[in-house]
Amino acid sequence: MSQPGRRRGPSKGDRREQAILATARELLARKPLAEITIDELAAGAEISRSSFYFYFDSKLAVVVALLHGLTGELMAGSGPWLDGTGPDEDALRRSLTGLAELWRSHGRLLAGALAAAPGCPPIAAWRAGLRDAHVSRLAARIERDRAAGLAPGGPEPAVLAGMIDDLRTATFAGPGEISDRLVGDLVTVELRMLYGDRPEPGDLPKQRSDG
Amino acid sequence: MSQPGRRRGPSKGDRREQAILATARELLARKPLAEITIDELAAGAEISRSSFYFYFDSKLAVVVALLHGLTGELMAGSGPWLDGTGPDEDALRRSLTGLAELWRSHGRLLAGALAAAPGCPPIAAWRAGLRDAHVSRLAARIERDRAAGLAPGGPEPAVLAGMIDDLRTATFAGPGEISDRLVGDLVTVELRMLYGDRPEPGDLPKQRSDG
DNA sequence: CGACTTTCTCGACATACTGTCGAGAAGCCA
DNA sequence: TGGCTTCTCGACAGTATGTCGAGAAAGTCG
Repeated sequence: MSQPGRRRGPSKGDRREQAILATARELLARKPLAEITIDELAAGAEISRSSFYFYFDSKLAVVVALLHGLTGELMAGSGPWLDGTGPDEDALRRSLTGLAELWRSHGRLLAGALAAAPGCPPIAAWRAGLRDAHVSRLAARIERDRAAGLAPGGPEPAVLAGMIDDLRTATFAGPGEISDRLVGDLVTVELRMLYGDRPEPGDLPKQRSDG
Repeated sequence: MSQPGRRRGPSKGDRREQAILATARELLARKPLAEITIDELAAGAEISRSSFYFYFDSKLAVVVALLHGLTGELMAGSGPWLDGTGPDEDALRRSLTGLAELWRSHGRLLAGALAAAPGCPPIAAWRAGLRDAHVSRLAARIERDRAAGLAPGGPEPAVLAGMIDDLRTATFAGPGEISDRLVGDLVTVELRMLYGDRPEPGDLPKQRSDG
């Protein structure tokens, strides 16, 4: 569509295209997206810089291609949690563990994409689509749980779901290791956001009557 | 320090410097940081592009200056909440309302700074300092509340505090209005993160002590 | 094979923005 | 007037992006 020139067919050019993508993945393992230039991408694929433009419109177009390759993986593993009901801690943990794994391997790509999104409509659209998909399924789950009396009321389901998605992204995109411990903490916190309601004031253990 | 050339003294040059900062504020009200060039900044202050460099080392140096002017405001208003104890909803709401106001007026600056931080040590340092200040105070508060039996256990206080800070930032930096409703939702969610535990712990024997 | 089309390549070029340098103007004070 | 600091800007160099058109390579069909 947006790539002019290329036609269908497995050919030499296809290998070049793959080489560019492979080079991008390779470089992203070593340094942030912003520090990668088209020269490097072209050099890695053993073509000239101008030839690069035959395959991709820009550096960001390469990112979009890599991102689309990740979409499936980003969705995977969360089904049991998103389609379930109630505070199913194990399902949530499994979902988050898979997501954490993905961030561990592709953190630079995802972080770079997130940073570039505001100025790059295709990336913004990809991100929005992914977020919406997650938010709408999670919001539906919240509604179900609330209707069943399993979860307390609160923010609009879609808003709460959005906050959870944002928290995940911020946590995984942050600096520092993505430890199993951190994933466990995220499980705890998300469950509180969804199910935890403050006990009634009278139920609070009153150590002090200060208020 | 990092600005060579300028010396102390209120002078014509100082007015230029202010004009550059004013122009930056003005432009940021209209478009994102990434779309602002040094040419525009210089033109707004009625000097040539080269003259700009007499006052600031780069566009990001201007951002840093604007940011430092905001530091106080970013801290202000959260004292009662951070230094208090227990689920003081009103104090939290007041703190968040102030923060929301700031994001409403300076959203582009803050969002731009956040996006530029990974590649700009001074901005990263500013952000880290601000975050640490908030996190350490909030973590201390969490410890106090836990010790007093007012809050349930969970993640390390500093981790939980970090998540709360991240959630705020993500929520305010996101697209869309920062409505009072949204602020209210954030109050609800933060309180749950801190104080909300699932009401009936024994009701859900999902977790085995299997190890 | 040879003519023809599609796929692919690259050098040359145009553009945008950043940052440096040094000559010198402008402002200030004695 | 001279002498100092502050300030200004044109000219230059560097780095990156993206375009264009000539033409080489590869595939196809007579």
